[in-house]
Amino acid sequence: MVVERNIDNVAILLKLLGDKTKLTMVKILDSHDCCVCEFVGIFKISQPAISQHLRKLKDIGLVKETRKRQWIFYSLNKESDLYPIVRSLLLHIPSQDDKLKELEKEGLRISCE
Amino acid sequence: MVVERNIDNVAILLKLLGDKTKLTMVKILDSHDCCVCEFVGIFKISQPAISQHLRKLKDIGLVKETRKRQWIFYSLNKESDLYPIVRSLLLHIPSQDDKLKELEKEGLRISCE
DNA sequence: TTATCATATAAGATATTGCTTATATAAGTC
DNA sequence: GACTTATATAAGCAATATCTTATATGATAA
Repeated sequence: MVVERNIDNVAILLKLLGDKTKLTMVKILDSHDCCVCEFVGIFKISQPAISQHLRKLKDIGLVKETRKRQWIFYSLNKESDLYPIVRSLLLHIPSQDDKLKELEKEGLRISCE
Repeated sequence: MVVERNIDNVAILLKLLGDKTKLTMVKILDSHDCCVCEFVGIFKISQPAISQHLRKLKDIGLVKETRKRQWIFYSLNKESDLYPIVRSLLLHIPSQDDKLKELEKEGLRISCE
């Protein structure tokens, strides 16, 4: 689904980002690609809940997925018409890298080369 | 209520702006103060619905009200910690001034000096 | 091929949101 | 003071969002 930047679609975008989990995901994805199981390690919700959040972000074209071996990595879709809005939004949000650091400490970070 | 700019509060802000009516209101307020009855003229919902939208925007400190004679005018609160985010967001949204023009045509615009 | 790991989908419970109607409050007008 | 206009609040309903558990799919490993 390709989304253009009229006010209706911006409202749809903001409604999604108005969820703390999705907003944090997007902030993290802005600096690092992540796979589903990493998000499961970060957020205190079930794996299906994580998948459902990611699906909604994918449905509006904001994220895309790439399979690498057994993992599916999610990344921001920089081609999206919504991407510029998201970028300017994220500038106002403090880094969430501590959550990735924490994950790394627990040995749950997946690096896949 | 004063709201600071941690990720939780940004999520709360975006959840509110993720509603088309509130987002349009805020876009309009960014260029013109408006009273409740003008919004009633613009949106196809009841007066209490309008009041409820405005109350939520007021609760997070994003708008403020000023009584002028029998009307209560709403305006963006530029002192809010959230205001810079909102400004940068609104840059990505097309002007909604046509709605005010329409209102004026119907003789429903309130100018109060 | 069977077991395991990573992810997605389905179904159902619960919470939240935005609307409506009814009513209250507050200011302006006669 | 009574009536009208502008706005707010309350209560209830319908739609939506997010979570959970159960299950399906798809890739890897033995």
